[in-house]
Amino acid sequence: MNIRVTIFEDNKSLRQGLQQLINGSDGFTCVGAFEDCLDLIKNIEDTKPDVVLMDIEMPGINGIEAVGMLRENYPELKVLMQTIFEDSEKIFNSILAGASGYILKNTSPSRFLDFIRETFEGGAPVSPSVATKVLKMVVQQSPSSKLNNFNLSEREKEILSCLVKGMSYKLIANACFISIDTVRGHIRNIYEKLHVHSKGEAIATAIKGNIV
Amino acid sequence: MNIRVTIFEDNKSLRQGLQQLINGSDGFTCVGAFEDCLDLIKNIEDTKPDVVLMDIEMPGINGIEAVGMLRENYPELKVLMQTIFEDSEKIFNSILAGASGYILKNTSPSRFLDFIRETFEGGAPVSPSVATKVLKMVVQQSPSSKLNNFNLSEREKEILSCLVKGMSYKLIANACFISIDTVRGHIRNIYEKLHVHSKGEAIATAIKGNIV
DNA sequence: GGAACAATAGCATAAACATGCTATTTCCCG
DNA sequence: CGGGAAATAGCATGTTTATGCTATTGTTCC
Repeated sequence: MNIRVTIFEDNKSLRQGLQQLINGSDGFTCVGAFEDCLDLIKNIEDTKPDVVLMDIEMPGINGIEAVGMLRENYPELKVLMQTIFEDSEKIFNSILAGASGYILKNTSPSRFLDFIRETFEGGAPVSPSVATKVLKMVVQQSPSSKLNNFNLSEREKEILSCLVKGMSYKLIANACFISIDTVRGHIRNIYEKLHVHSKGEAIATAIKGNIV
Repeated sequence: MNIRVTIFEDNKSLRQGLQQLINGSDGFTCVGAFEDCLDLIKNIEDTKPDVVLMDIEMPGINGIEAVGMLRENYPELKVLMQTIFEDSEKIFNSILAGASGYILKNTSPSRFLDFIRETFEGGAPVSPSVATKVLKMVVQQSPSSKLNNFNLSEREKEILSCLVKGMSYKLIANACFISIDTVRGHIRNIYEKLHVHSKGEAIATAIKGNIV
């Protein structure tokens, strides 16, 4: 059974080239090739593809908007984004919009078919240079940016976690087997180290600073 | 000029197989193959590789610890992680530790050499099935995961943001040009919608649920 | 052996908060 | 036009929190 591919690509020669490549390869059929996404849903209904090959830079509805629309209507449909730019923002937005993979247009034909197959099989083909940017995003967004230690002692971190869970002084005292006045004492010190003056601020600082 | 590759892999036959594959291919030289990372730094000093191929599962020092050590001492060195598992946590930790790429051991020999070359060229080869997990991480960590609306009205969200900033009722009343009793009223409703009973819980829920 | 600090504990008081109830205005929907 | 939701406002009361001060014990470090 061939993998059914529908192409959205505004550049005519590229579009025809891709179509020929796909149709000329065992295991693949190009069931549609369109120059814009104006009739996106209708085109998909008509061609019923397994994998959509979506150019990002297109007049009218761009590829990122299009993948969002597809994701809403066909949650399971695979969409492989294709672009000439390694633009972090576009990559990021494509991923958020629900793209299955993201490859560059300078990909060789044989790798290209591999990518389509991998997309069909549920993988997420990502060009290595694109992956570099994606990995950086992960690192940046990750909690490992926890250079904020605030010099809290172990006990203080424990108390702070309790605060974050929404516990009252009384509950914390019970949970930690100490008196409520000791809880007060610890929280006093925590406030000083965190430079805050209320439970709310402490919790916000704790969560945002990844202390807990 | 050949790409110099050093291998760390505890499985003897796999290690020798990789070594043969690399040495038998144009453009590549395996300058070292070790079964553990006990002499990691010395091994690197001795072999001066362009790309390190690092197994994740190893006795003694594991691959993730090793890549962290390499990253500290040789920030520019490329390290390609190799594993049999598609374990999200391992992938994530490897990326954070500074791995250049992450591929599975079931990779075909020809793709394998491509991956090493791409790593050398500064790309980040990631196996498609691994990339699927990485992309999910990006989506999850991104602020757009705010599917948790809790049905808060605009005004309520506004008040909640103030709470998260650590403001008191009095301050909020001033900032929003309403009376403190109205603030109370809103917060009352917010608590109900969020199913919480204190400022602290509300703040924690708000931040963790990406409401603000 | 003493300084420094973490953890423990207590007391007092003012401020902030949680929650009970009620009430008016505005705006949108059927 | 009536019903309902949202925003506004008020009041009362009990609970929780913030912060002032002090003090004991056990560790660690020089």
